[in-house]
Amino acid sequence: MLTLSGTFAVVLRYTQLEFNIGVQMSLHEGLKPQPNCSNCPIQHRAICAQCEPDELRLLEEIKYYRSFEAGQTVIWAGDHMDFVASVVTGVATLTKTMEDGRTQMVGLMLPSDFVGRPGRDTTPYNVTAVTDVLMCCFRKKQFEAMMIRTPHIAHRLLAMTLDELDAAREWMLLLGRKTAREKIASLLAIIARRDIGAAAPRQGQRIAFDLPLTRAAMADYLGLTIETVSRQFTALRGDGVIVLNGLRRVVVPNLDRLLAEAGVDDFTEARV
Amino acid sequence: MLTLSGTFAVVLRYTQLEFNIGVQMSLHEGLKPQPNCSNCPIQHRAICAQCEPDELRLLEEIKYYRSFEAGQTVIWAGDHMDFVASVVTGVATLTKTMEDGRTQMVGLMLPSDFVGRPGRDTTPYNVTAVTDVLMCCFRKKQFEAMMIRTPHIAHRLLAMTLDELDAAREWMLLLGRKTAREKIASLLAIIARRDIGAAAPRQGQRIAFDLPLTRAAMADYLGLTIETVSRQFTALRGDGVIVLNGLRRVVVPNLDRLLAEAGVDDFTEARV
DNA sequence: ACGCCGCGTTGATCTGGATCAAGGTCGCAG
DNA sequence: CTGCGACCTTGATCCAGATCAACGCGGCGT
Repeated sequence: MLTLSGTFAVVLRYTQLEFNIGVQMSLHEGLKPQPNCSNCPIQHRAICAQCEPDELRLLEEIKYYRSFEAGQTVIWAGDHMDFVASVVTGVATLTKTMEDGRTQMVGLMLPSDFVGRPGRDTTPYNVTAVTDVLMCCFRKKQFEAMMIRTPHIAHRLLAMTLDELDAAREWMLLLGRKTAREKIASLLAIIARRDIGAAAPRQGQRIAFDLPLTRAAMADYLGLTIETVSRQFTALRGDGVIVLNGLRRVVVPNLDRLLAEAGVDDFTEARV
Repeated sequence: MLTLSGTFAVVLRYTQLEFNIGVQMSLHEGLKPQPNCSNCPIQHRAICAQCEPDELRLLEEIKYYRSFEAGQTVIWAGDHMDFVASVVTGVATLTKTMEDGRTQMVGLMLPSDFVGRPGRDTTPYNVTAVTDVLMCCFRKKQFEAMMIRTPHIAHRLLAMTLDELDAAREWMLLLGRKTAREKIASLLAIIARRDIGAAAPRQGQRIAFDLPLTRAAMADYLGLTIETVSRQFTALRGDGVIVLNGLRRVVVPNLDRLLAEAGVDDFTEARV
């Protein structure tokens, strides 16, 4: 089935829905098939998190799923975008590219993050699936109408946008003022923080996680070249700040050490 | 009167209001004294822009003005912030600072921009007045209550926050991937765009404006040192891209040339 | 008038990260 | 098995921008 889905975006018909979601969930989360919101993995953090049951039913009626394969472009900068969506599973990126090809990642979208902008019909950045991605989509028109009627959605979107703005500003400090080593350490701290989730970090905590990004994607995130990313990984490994199992598996023996290397004094800063 | 206001924040009493606003307005905008919203210079772009007359009356009741002198800190990162505010006149900055003193500007607040975040009681960045600044303030509690009752405010805040997020992402491309020369040219384009306002730029347009920032502030904006900023100004002047009259006055003989130097293909990108 | 201070410029030198150039490893198709 | 392509690492060299240092200018307080 996965091989059948081809290279291009596949809008799932309802008849395909349960099966496809089953596939996606087992790939990414090991969850059961579920075309309804009540057992959605992101229901408590997504745009719909604060909706009342009746609001949720309205949303459920107009939602549809789309899946994207790793590497696939969801939408190009400047293109018409007639939907908004929540990332359900997988990782997507927002990137900006200059005419000569220099590119900068400007958003890393993880499960529950919201893609798209009500009130505008073109995107100013490329949206790309980094891993296989499942998105919960709403036609923009319908979503905008919902927003006016259900203040909980507008309110939640405001809170999420403000959080993203704070994260973007933290990211600006990283891009403008941090060294390559601090950038890598900061990125690892951000990913580590996501893996810990809400759990309060303990002194000298040990953490392990898989990198969802290639070296090239990390370079685009951090405003570096892949060579520099690679060298800094080697250096951090040599200094015992991290242990690498294969290319993607990272073990952080001492979180405090990593945070010190990142030039971060407050772990809660490290939001994606 | 100005000299009487001292080094610290002055909360204007209503009796002082008319006179102080008169002073501020004449300094920055040459407008008449005006303690009411109906002839406020930012009424069409600020947080209150979409309010109905009755909503505006409610806002007017709870608003108060504060003025800050150039160089004065409005609030420090981490401090308790019990108000939100619109910049009425002047320029303020948001900056982040690392322990060792490296600092990065993360926001440039111009008239009509909104400072503060409903639903959070500490700021993650320093807010500083760059010029003399007049702010239209609301107690956070009261403002949050208003937001729930008057959807126009929440709606406007969402739109403004989304715009700021887009601007932050444009800024991230600048910080991560642009050369020093492109950074300076981009900054000039941003300021030029603000001065043009809504007017559509014409081919090869000539533009002149005053820089609201010192070399140091520009360096913090762009992730550079002051020496590099200075050298790039000299270089752009030498190449005829700009003409400098004194330190602050900039003339751009050909806007298209400047935009080309900025590595910007779409002038509308250049939002602050 | 004087000296000081904030701000900006310019020159000399250094260096972190980019660039250019090989290779290495792994998975997969033929 | 072999070859190929995607991804990563490592080395050599270069250079844009940082750093260190000196100086110019104008406003302001004494």
